[in-house]
Amino acid sequence: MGRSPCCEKAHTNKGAWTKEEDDRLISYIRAHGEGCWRSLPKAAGLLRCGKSCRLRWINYLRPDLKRGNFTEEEDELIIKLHSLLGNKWSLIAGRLPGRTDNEIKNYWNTHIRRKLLNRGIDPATHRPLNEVAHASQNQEPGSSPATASASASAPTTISFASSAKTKQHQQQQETSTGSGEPSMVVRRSMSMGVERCPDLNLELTISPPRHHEPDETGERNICFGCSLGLQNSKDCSCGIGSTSSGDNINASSSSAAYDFLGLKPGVWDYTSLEMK
DNA sequence: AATCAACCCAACCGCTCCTTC
DNA sequence: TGAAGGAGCGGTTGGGTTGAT
Repeated sequence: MGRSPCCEKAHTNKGAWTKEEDDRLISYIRAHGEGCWRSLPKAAGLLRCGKSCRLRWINYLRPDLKRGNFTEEEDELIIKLHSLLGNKWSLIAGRLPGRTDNEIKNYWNTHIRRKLLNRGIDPATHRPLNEVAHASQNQEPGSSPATASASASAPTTISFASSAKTKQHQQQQETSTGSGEPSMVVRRSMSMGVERCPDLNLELTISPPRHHEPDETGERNICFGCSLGLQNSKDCSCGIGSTSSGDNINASSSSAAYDFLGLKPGVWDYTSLEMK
């Protein structure tokens, strides 16, 4: 089909931004807000692509950006979030105030990857390197290592839980409906996740720990799918929404997944991963 | 002092997703 | 319902900086 370019490349500057360009962009956004990035450059008197302006603002000029080195706490948080979210840098950035997705992505590639490798952990799967090597040896012919590791790791599975760009739409949906129903976006994302990787057991790594043990009141806890209102989902593991729960991962294996991630049951509630 | 390699990070590119018409 | 446009995301690149030889 092809698309028209986002800007007229012949008349746009590229490369490093000058102080003057920065000042123009800052003063324009202060006066008018972010608005439409496509029309912003012209309105602001900048010979830049709208995308370039957006990136410059988001990654460098925004006043709420935190400057300086990452702290040890931020390091660990990034590692844990990456183990849950994969390369969803914008989602990870959403949990680190003042940090941008680009910044975190760069930091991951230059520091944390090495740090994990030094610890003997595969940065892609967050599993011990020797275990990853072993798994790739045992994989079925025809399946790629990436597929093999993805089937046991969260990065692929979590993608259905909240897509980066669904944040605002999700909020819009929820505020507009005002009901406890999951947003269309969430439902769509979930179904996509299942369709893309039908062999994935999505229950393995993303279910809140409290799902598996009945509480003292005898009240049944519900699975992640049901908590999202997907009572009839085939991924239901609590038995409320589906008739068969025996095929799903049991509590011990699920808690093992948490142990592997270094997450103490109850400490991490995935509902808290909702974007701010 | 010069050269080279490694590292860092801002910016670009191509793509997907969502909204609008 | 589908095409077009806009926004945003993730991967990659290229130039500047730093450290080693």
